[in-house]
Amino acid sequence: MVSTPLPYRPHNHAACVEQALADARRICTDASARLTPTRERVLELIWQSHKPLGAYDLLAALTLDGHNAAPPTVYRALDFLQQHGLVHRIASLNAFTGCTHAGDHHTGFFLICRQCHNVLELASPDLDGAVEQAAQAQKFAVEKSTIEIAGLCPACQSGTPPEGTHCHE
Amino acid sequence: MVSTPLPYRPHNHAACVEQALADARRICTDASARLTPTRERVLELIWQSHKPLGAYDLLAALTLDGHNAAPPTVYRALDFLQQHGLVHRIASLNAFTGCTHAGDHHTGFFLICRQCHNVLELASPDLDGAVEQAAQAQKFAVEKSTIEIAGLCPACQSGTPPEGTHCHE
DNA sequence: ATTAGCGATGTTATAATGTTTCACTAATTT
DNA sequence: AAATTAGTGAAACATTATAACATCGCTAAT
Repeated sequence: MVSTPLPYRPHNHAACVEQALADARRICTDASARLTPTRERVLELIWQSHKPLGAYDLLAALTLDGHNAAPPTVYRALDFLQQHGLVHRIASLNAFTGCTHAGDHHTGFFLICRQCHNVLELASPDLDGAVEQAAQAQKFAVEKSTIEIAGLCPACQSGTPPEGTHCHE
Repeated sequence: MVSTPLPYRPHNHAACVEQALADARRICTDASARLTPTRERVLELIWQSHKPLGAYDLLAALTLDGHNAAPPTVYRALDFLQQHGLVHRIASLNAFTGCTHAGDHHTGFFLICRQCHNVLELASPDLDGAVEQAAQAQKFAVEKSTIEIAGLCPACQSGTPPEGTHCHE
């Protein structure tokens, strides 16, 4: 079983961002964590882009907002959002993406198109199991998994850049 | 099936480095690629450390050699070594480690101890299969996999830091 | 109400990592 | 030997991330 292929389908992105923010508010309330304006704005910016954003992209966006932000502002917000499972860091890109399974326990993994830079987060119990099994064979205690698969998404394989299939180029 | 648990066992590390270099020379010869002194030295430095080394660690080591090196020297050598499957980049650490399956076709994955920083490279057909299957379900063409598992190695779980079980702290 | 405590933020500076560019040299091919 | 190509040296620069310390604002307990 695998999650829904979000970025490859046209959809009402504004609604999907709003849904993500609503989920985040609920998750933070439940955890007695404070989703402050800066944190919420960073999460919103990340969700508005289907492509992973770098910390300095976020910083620039905050500056456009009129927010007089410095790097620590962004990194602190990102730390918070990561700790609460609301965003993932894509290590191979030095960039951040909204978690499409926020709230679930999961080890996300990512299909990253090297051409259009869209990222699809999947969750696969089979994959989790294979990782856990291989680790156990070494008596290794898994804490955190980073699984990043680079390649070509369906649209880019067919030569058609995925124009119009999502909200942001 | 899973590869041998290299860093967790005592062994003659000088010999294991020499073996890696010999393999590398053969692989490069077969590929008509030039394992120049700088490249070979970088590979040797990486192998001498069982822990992943950063580019600037390597740069410092080259400088100690008397080599008047700048960052591009190191990055170029690392690019070459990666292209020929002799080293892997661990994206979550911004560091590089010797490939223990050089020459094989494989998608390596890594167990990274957050305490002692040892890294164990494994190869698991089951895991490869699960990745490929999940990707195919999305019609995604996999080119490169980065699978990095952070946690605690057996020695660090037991409270015993892995002293003496390998050559380098 | 006052204030101690604490989480969050602002601010400045700096560290760590990675790239571009261009000039030059060594090796390989023709 | 000349032409071509791969590799290197060197300086500058770009990007990503953190350290350190001051301040603000809320809460909660006296």
